[in-house]
Amino acid sequence: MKTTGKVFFPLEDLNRNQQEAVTRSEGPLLVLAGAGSGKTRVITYRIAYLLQERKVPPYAILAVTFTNKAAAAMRERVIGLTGKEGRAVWISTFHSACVRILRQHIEKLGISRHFSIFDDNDSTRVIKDVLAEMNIDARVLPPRRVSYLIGRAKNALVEPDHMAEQGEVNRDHLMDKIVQAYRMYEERLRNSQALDFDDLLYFTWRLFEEKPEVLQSYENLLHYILVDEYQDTNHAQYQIIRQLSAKRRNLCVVGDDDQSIYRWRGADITNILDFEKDFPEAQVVTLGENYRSTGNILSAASGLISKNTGRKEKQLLAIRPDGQKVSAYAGMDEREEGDFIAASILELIRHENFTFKDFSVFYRINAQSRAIEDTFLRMNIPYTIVGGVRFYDRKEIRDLISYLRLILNPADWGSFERIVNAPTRGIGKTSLEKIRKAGSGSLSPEEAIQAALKSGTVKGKAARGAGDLLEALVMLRNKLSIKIPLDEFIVAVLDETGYLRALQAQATDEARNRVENLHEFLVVVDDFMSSNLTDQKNPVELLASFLDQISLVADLDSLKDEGSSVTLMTLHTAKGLEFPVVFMAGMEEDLLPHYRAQGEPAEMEEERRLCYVGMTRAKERLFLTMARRRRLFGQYDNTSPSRFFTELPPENVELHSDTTHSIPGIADAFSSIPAPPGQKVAIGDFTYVPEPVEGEDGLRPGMQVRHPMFGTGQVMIVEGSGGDARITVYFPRGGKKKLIAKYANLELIMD
DNA sequence: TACATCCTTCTTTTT
DNA sequence: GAAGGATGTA
Repeated sequence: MKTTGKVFFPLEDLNRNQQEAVTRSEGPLLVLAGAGSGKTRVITYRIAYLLQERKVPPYAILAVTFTNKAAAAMRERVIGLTGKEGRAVWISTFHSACVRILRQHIEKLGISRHFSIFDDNDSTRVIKDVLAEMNIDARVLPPRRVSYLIGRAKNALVEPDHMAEQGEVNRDHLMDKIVQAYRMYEERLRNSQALDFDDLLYFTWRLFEEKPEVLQSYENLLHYILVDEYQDTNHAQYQIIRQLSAKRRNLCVVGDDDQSIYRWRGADITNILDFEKDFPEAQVVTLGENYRSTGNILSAASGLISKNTGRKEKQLLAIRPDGQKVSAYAGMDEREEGDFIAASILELIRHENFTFKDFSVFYRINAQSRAIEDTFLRMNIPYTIVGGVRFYDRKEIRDLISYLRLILNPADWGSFERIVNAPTRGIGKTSLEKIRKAGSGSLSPEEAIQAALKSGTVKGKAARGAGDLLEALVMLRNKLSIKIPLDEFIVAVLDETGYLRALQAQATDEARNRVENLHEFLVVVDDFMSSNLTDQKNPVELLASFLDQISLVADLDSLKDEGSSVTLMTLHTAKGLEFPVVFMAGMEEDLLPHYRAQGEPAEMEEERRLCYVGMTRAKERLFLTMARRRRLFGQYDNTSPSRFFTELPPENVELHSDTTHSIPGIADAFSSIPAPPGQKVAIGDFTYVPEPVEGEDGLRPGMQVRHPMFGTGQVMIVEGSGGDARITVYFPRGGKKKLIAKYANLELIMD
């Protein structure tokens, strides 16, 4: 691709509307990009177009997304289109962009530029603390609720003093308490020189509000702003975008109101619905052609979403042929549901040209993954879970991160309280309370320790432990002031604090596992070092940006394209992705839609959008599955089919032939009544074996065998090989049996 | 103060 | 059916 002549730019790759979205570079532009309409392509082409055709310098462009993965993908594609020029474009998540701005300017607001970033876990801890201090019973006012309300206020840019004016809180008889908790929470954060996630947005907005010269410097720099997933922006994000684009007004927002699924986190769907009101001169381009899904899948999804009222009326046009109908399946319980999903995957791999990485299973809540995992483990189906218990949430990782944060930000009480007795130093609840008192709410933790030691309130074992900790921290800060590689430094932290030694001394499986996780953390460090020009920054800055990076990772960011395995994730995580085959598990009332949405029309619409997002991820095949009873909280409850089943256009959906139960509103495509459960070997009810068992007469999953006592059956699992192999066989007359090959006396039935 | 054991609550969804 | 908190014991 060379820049000669006029028409070098590959506009011919795009349809007419896409071209318009790419080339209308000046003024506000709303791109309504339906599911699968080539949104990412439009955004990347638009950036490339600005650079190459409009000769916009790369540093004058800011593109914001919601996840690091989306940002990375965008950057990669822009670089692919434009070469190294694209590298200098500022492509980032909202939160990372704000951190970058704040690290540079926040001292103007009187907050240290080495501020810690508190994640939800840290914030909740502080809130619990505050509520305890206020003598409020957690049952009267649960910390989670307070945390939710504070977050909501911050997202709406509402300070404690004005919180009472917010409708919902106003009606709450505990309002005074909530407002007071908000104030105290803020006080604690400021005291710790810490910002929570919502603060990152809030303080950026405030910075721009209160320091116009800072805003101006960004306005002068950023001539073109692009926002992806605009339907999920909250009020704070919206205001920041407004501030930045007010002067140049070259703001392009891309999104789809039907895919707004973060209302609970403050996302304000009116941002996208009212864009034309906010920017009266805005142009609107609609991308209405779906290139991703087959006709049946798209029609089914469109039929569902048309039941929503608060949306822009639109119809997506299927470019692809009809394909197969959407399959609905109902099993007896979540185990049968999992078996069906596994069997279907193996079946599709055998008969059609799919591989494991073509499949994804979506569910509403993380707890659903266990049942599916169980089946996959049993059937040897390789899988990757995105999300769930996060690596960075493990105790040992959090402890280590707390040490690192405390080293950078000595005021960080949150981190201090986490590690003060990890490893155990004889500083229990009582001693910690004394140290806190000594700090009297204004000293740093280390100053407080010194005060407590001096006054003799802390003595004996606790005093020695506290002294050791002080010494280790001072020593580590010294180390960091000389030029030390980051990984070496982190090893030094584990060593000087005695953390690693204490774990090793425990010599339990759990402790060994924790040590292993710490090693894995060092791999993350190494990755970071090799992806950054390490020697350009001093160790302090490097550690700081490393911590920034890992505190802002999303679950989705861990998803790699490499390897071949089925992907398991929540519906929320699935936004923005696509897979040839999609299973949506747990299509039941109170799960999807979730029970918290019952009786809340706005929430119910969001559940419907969530279902829509899931369905529109599928390219070739879509399976909607449910279980008639499901174990939640360890006990079985009967379920009823999701209302969304009845909202699907009947002509695009059919009941799967393997279903063991019927679903109201879903037509049975097969006249025969399915065999009662337990009477038949489910289709594909065998297991995947990565390496076929060697040997001519080796038993393999799927083979028919005869047993002297149980009769004929089908081999499901083969573990090991030769005579010692342990095999699991399903006998219609005897059920599942585990046998040792050489004793079982099995006769192979050739077909 | 540390550790074990019991109990309770909890499950949406996440930058 | 786990994780965090409360309670009990050394």
